[in-house]
Order: sequence, then C-alpha cells, then structure tokens
Amino acid sequence: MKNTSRKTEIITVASQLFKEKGYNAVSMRDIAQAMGIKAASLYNHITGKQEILSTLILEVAYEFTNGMNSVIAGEMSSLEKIKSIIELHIDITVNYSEGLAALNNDWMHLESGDLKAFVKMREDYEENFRSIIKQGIKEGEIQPRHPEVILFSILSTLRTLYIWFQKRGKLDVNVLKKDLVEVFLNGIVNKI
Amino acid sequence: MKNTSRKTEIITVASQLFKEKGYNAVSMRDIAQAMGIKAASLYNHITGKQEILSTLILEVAYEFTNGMNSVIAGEMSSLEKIKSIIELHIDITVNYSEGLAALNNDWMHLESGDLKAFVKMREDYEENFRSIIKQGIKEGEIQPRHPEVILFSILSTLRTLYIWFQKRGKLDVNVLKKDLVEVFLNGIVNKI
DNA sequence: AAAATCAACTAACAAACGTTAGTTTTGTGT
DNA sequence: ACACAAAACTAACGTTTGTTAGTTGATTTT
Repeated sequence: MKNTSRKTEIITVASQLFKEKGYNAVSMRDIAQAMGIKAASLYNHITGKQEILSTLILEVAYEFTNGMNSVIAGEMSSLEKIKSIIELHIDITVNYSEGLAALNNDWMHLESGDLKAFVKMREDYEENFRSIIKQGIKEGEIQPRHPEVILFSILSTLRTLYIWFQKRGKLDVNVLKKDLVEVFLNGIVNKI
Repeated sequence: MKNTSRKTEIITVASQLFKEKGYNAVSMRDIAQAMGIKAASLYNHITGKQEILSTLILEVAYEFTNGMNSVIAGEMSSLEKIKSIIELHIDITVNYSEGLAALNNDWMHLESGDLKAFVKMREDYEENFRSIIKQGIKEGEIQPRHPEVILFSILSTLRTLYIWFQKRGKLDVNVLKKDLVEVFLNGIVNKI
C-alpha cells in the first residue's frame, strides 16, 4: 500500500523540475531542495540522476508500446484505429504529463542501454502508425496523400498535447477527444 | 560582403550542437572543438554563451513576428490567412532549421530581458493566430469547434516540422505545403 | 619599416556539478 | 528500554563549467 515510496516521491518531484527547465538544467541539489533535504540524502533511495530519467521515460514509453499493441491487435477499420491512437495519447497525457515532457525533450540524455531501448520502441511505434495510415489509403478510407505528412501532423500534435492541456484551464478530456478526432478526420473547413 | 564573419560561424556551429543535445548539454569547449580552436578564443568574437542563444532565437522570433504581421495586414479570407501561415512556417523551417530547434527547446534558458521579449512575441503570435481562427468560425468559413483545439493542432505540427523535414529524405517543399494545407483544411477522411 | 589590429594561444579562476564516505538522527518492532 | 534499520546529515572528492587575464604570432594600415 505504499506506492508513494521515497523513491517515487523523488522521481515525481524531479519530473516537475525537468518539465520546466530540462534534465541538464536541473541539479541534484535543486531536486533535494525541492524535497527539503540535502542532495547526498537522495542517494539513499536512488543510484543516481540517470536512474530518475530512465525510470521516468521508460515508464511512459512502455505505456505507449502497450497501447499501440492493443490497437493493432484489435479488429477495427484504419480510421477507428487512428481514433483509438488519438484517445490513447490523450489518456497518457492526462496521467503522465511530466513523464511525457521528459520523453519528448530529454530522451537523448538517456545512456547507452536505455537509449537504444527507447529509440527502438519509438521507431516501432511510428512504423505501426505508418502502416495503419498506408492500409487506410490502400483501402480507400483515407485520402491518398503522402503518408508521412499525415503521420507527422497527427503525431506532432499528440506529442505536444501535454504543453497545451493544462495551460488553457484544463480542457475537458471528452471535448478534447471529440474535437481533436474531428479536426484530423474531417479538417476545419465548413463545407456547406 | 563578409556575412560569414567569425561570429556568425560560431553561432552556426553552436546551433547545430544545440539542436542535437540542447543548450545546457553543450559546453563552450564543445563549440570550440567543433571549430578547431580553444574555448577562450571564442571570447574574441562573442560576449558569452548566452549571446549565442539569444542571437539565434530572437532572429527566428522576429522572422515569425514579421511574417505574421504581413499576414494580418493582408486582405484575405481567414482560410487564406491560415494557408499563408502554414506556408510561412514551412519557409522558416527550411531556412532556419537549427534556430527553430533552439527556439522550441531552449527558449526558457534566455535571460531576463531577452526572455521577456521572446515570451511577449510568442504570446502575440498565438493571439493573432487565435483571432484569425475565431473570425473564420464567426463568418462560417471554419467549423464551429473549440478554437484552442484548432490553434494548437496546427501550431504543434508547424513547430515540430523541423524535426521531420530533413529526417525523411527532404520532402519536397511544394508537396509539403500542398499536402499540409489539405490535411488541416479538409482532413484525412476520403468522402466518397 | 613601424604601428596597430586581429585572432589565436596558455594558464588559471571561482563556482557548480554528480557522487562517495562516514556519521548522526529518527522511527519501528520486540 | 533496547536493537535495528531507514533516512537524514556533514564534509569532501575529482570534474567540468563559463569566463578572464595576459601573451604571441600573423595580417593589415599608416
């Protein structure tokens, strides 16, 4: 029942600082001060600064990988799969806002093993997404445009969602899901 | 005739390193080494590390501000204005790829005066964009969705363009402009 | 030819960094 | 009340950081 161990507390506090200033601009002394203790005391709970970063990023990365695996396993049309992916991103954004910031901005500061694992997961994720789009174009569900343009326009928006979500008075999650799906699927032009 | 002064050389080299690792992970010794000189020699041409960052970011920021001012001054429909903004971003992405990376990822490391100026410019830019969208909705040109969702979905994509543009074998600029405009204006669904 | 300017250099600085070692305090179960 | 473990502390370490001072050699100006 104590999922709020001291270790996860440290990671939570650190993630908030990372989100604001980035991994390299946050010192162990900054993290310690935010917790009301001294920097050396952190090492009773973690092996080092790098562990904070990798724990934070890989947790979210697995969340994406598992979510994507569920989507591609389901028997849905391509458009429904894309809709599911959009909703997956929004759910993760709501629950892992700080981890997402680290994943987006500081993944390159992971060290060798973790870095390789992360890059692999991200490449696989993008490749799965790309396949869904191509399949949709092939079956005539999606307009025949450059798949890469569709992929990155959707993915860029979803990846940056964490910045916007809390800035504008916490947009309602369901409104966001509905509007975002419609913007991408139907565009913004009013056709009357 | 010597726009390739030593100072601009330094800023160019630094911007490429910043793009890969971020401002704080790049040392003056890293920059110097990439130029084949010693770190202290850099100070014959620049006042410090901070000057590199602010020069880099503010140059691009002014480019956006001027571009947006041209757009809102023109007599176009809202949809045409949005199309112009998309093209503006693509043009800047092509010409200022490294500066864009710094602007997106390291703006928070600007110091007081420059930081304030930058944040002001960015807020004004977003407010102008938002007004165009609202105007378009009011006049029935744009579908009546949450303006903030439209704003951030377009802007997120445009801001991240610099990552994708050169990764995928340099997408042709005109294809990109055409497809991106169509994705946002008409969506991806094939309506037949 | 002499003087001045430029752009590199070496050497060093104080501050901040992540981390380790050893010690003391705090809290818990018996 | 006592023993033990958890978690804080102080002090210090070796590096790396951005930056300054003073010097040297090359190029340009007078």
